[in-house]
Amino acid sequence: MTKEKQKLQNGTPRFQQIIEYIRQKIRSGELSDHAALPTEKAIGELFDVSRMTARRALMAVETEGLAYSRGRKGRFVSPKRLTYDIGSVVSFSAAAKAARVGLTIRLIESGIIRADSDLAVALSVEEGAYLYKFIRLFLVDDHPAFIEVEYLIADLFPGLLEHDLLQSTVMLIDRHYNISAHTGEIMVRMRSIQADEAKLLGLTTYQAGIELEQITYDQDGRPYCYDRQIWRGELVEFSALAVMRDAKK
Amino acid sequence: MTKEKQKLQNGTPRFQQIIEYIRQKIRSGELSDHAALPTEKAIGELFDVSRMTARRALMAVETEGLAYSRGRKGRFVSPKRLTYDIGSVVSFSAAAKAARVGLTIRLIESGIIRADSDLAVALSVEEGAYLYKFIRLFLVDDHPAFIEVEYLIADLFPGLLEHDLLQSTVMLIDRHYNISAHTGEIMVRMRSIQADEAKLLGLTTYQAGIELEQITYDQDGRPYCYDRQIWRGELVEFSALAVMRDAKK
DNA sequence: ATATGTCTCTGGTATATACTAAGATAATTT
DNA sequence: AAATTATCTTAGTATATACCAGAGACATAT
Repeated sequence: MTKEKQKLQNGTPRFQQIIEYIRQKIRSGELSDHAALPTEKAIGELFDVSRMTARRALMAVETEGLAYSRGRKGRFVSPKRLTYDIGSVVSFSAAAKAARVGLTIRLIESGIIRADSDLAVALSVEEGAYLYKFIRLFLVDDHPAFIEVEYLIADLFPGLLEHDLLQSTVMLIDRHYNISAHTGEIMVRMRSIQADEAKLLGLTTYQAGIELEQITYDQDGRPYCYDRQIWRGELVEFSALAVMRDAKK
Repeated sequence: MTKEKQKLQNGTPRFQQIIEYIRQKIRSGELSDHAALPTEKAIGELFDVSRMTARRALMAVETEGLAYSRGRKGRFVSPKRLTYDIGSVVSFSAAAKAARVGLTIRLIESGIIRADSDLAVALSVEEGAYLYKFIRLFLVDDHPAFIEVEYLIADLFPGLLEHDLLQSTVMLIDRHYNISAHTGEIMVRMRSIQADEAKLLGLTTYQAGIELEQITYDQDGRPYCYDRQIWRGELVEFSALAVMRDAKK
C-alpha cells in the first residue's frame, strides 16, 4: 500500500514547498503543541525526495522557531508565545505566577565574583567590587524558555545566598532587604545562541534567540541588579508603552 | 604552492570549528563591515572539506546574522547594530536623522484599503472603514534594514497620498494635520521572515527577524496609526525604560 | 564606441550514500 | 518477572557529485 504522494508544483524549490506543507500543518492546529512532526524519512517518502532535502525543510522550520528538536527523539511543535511586559519592572516570575503559567526555575550556578569594567559601569560600583552572580534556567510547563544571568551588588544584600533562589529575585529582595525595584533600563536584541546556552535550552542546533538586558534601579535611582536573559525567540513577545518624550520644536 | 591548511581538532564537528573560525574573523575586525567572506570553495580548500560542509558553516554564520548573502555575488559581513528607543514615540526616521545615519526610504506600495476586523479593533474604527496603507522599505547606508507596513485612518488625513511619503509619517502628520503622537503601544517579537519580505530585505535564505508592532495614539488617547515593521534581526537593538507599575501588596 | 557572446566564478538546489550515536522496543536469557 | 541483549528508528555528521542560474570579466565582432 503506497501512501498518497504530495504533489509538487515546479518553479519553487521542493524544500520550500515542503516547508510550507509543514508550516501549514502547524498553523492549522492539525499538529498541536509538542506534537511530533513527521520524521526526515517520512517526509522524504511522502514527497519522494532524499532524506537530505527533507532534513533541510525540517531544519528550516526549526530555525523559524515553529518546531524544536529533542535530539534523536524527533522534532516537535513549539508551544505558544508568552507576552512579557517590559514596560513594568514586575519580574517575569511574578508575572508568570499571575498568568497561571507553570514556571520552574533551575539554579545552574551561584556565587560571588568581582566586577569587571562593564559590570562596574552598569552598576555604578568600583571595578573589583563583590557581586553575587546567579545563573538560572527558566522552564515554562517544563519546556526550557530562557537562561538568566544575574548580578547583584553584594554589599547591599548580606546572606543572599542563604535564601531560596528559585523565586523572583526582585520579590526576594523586596521582602528581605526592603529595596524595591523602581525603574529599569532594558535592551532587547536578537542574537545567535551559543553552544553552552543551546545545551541548557535543549536546542540541538544553533539558532537565533532574543537577548534581554536589564539594569534595575531602586527607589533612589541607584542600580542594584544587572541581568541578562537569553530567550528561545519563538516562545515570547515583549510589550511596551511608548510616551512622547521630545518636545515639539 | 599550497595554502596553509587549517588544523582541526577532533571531537567537535568540523563545520562547528569552521563556524568559529569565521566568527573569529568577523569579531576580530579582520573582516570589516560589508567585506567579502571566503567563498564556499575557498573554505572547502582551506579546511579540506567538501563544499557542502563549507556551505553549512557559511549558512550558519548567515543565520546568526553575522553575515548576509547577496545571491551569487558572495557573502558579506553584516554592519553594526543600531539602537532604537522604543520607549519614546519619536519615529525611527527622526531618530536616524539625529544619529546621522544614512537613511533611505523606498515606497513599495501605497493606497487605500478597508479595515478588516483586526485593524478595526486596533484603530477603534468600524470594520470596513477606509484606511491608508503604505508599505515602505528602509535602508541604512543603502543596506536594507526593515520593511514597514503602515495603516492610517483615512478620514483624519485627507489628501495624505499627495505628500512626500519618503519621510517620517509621524512628523508628516504632525506638520500638516496637527495631530501629534502622544503614546504608543508596542510589541516586539522574533519571527521567521516570509519569502516576499526576504526578497525586499535582500535575504536569500529564510531566517528569523524581529517584528515590531505599534499602535500610535494622539493627544486625546485616540489611535490613528497602526504599523508593523519586520527587521533584519542582526541590525538593531531596542531600548526601553521600565517603571514600577504594580503597587506593593 | 557599442553590442554580443563566451567563459568562469558564485551560490542555490538536489541526490545518493555512509557512518555515528542516542533512544525505543522487541527478543532473549537469567 | 526481571535483567540483559540485540535490533530498529532517529537525527547528526560528512562526502562526492551534478546541474542550474546570475553576475562579472573579457574578448570579439559590428
